[in-house]
Amino acid sequence: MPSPAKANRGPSAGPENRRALIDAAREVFASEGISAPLSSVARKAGVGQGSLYRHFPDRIALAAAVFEENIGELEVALNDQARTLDDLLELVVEQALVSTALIDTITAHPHDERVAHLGERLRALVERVVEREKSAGRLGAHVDVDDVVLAISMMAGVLARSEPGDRADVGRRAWALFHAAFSAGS
Amino acid sequence: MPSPAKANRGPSAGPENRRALIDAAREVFASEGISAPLSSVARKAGVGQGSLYRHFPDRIALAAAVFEENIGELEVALNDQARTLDDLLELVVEQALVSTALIDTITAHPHDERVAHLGERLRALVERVVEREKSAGRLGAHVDVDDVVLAISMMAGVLARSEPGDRADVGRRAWALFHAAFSAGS
DNA sequence: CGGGTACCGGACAACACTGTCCGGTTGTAG
DNA sequence: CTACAACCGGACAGTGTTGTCCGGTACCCG
Repeated sequence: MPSPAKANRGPSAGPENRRALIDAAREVFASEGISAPLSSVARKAGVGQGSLYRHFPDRIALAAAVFEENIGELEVALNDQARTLDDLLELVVEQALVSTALIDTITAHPHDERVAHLGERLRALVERVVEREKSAGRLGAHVDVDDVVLAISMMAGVLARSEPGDRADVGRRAWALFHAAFSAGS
Repeated sequence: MPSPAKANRGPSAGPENRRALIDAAREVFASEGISAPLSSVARKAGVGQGSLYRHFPDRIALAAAVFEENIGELEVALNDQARTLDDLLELVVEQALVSTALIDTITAHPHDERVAHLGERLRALVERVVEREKSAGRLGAHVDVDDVVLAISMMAGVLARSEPGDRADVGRRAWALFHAAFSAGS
């Protein structure tokens, strides 16, 4: 008896495993970073290694699925006209590790289609918010979207490297710095 | 004949191996980051694994030695009264991976004496430059040293994650951002 | 009710890195 | 010249991760 096996649902299994894997990956990546062992993702999902690799051939595939969802939620949240740049930053701070992971993955595999378009979506998202802030007069017309993206990237990075307890403080400090930069003459 | 062995110099060997290891580590860490396999450091140094671990019981010990030298050079370079904050930043850009490694190591092992005092030296160094810039009127009196350190940390991080070809560009952009921040009202 | 199919889970082989251990070599001292 | 001691290099065992492979199981269809 090599293994008893406990729950196979046959061909009609559907995408349940996929969902469980993505949910588990979101948690694991958010708490341990993008380099966390995939085996621990499978374990947390209550799924075998085989299923993990069947659904997601490699780490990037899994990460892309996670990012896809994250960005989707970000887009929904920021479609609300009342959301400001500060809200965006707040979301980034919350998801520091995942944000950094996304940026890292994009820069590490700039030619991988699965991930490249996510970068564009992210940029478009930032652009929308920036435009809104400009219209509202809360941001000078001289501010460049790419600078904001860079600022977010730097912030996410430093937050990811901070001790969790310091995150809030470091985030506030960094954001104040950028706030000053974006308010300045140029 | 398990191994021919080629060059043992006996008890009078002296610190040559240590030097070779540090030099190799500087190169390897600078090009592959702090997580590079120690075995490749030994190989590059032309030294056995045994010698590596005899001189440096663990990765931190080796890294600390490397940082020690790096900071020493930084101190020498910046003692020159003519050096500005821009010079400091330029040095950081050049040593992006090592700078990030230092910061990462300090935050990852804040209680390890071998590394903690390096953080203080670094901060003192920045403080000296900042004071000088303030006296020269090139920096507003309101600028906080810790903000500058944070800026350096963020810059080093984003540079480390950039593709080598983009480093110069990203560095310039980031520095412009911080420059604006430090010139701004607060 | 029996066969087929699609999918599942976990064992496992391959691989990479760390840190230890030991036989070997060289310089020195008697 | 011989004995000793310090130090060296690399083999190796231990450990953790990736990605594959295969026997097993549940659902569907005839």
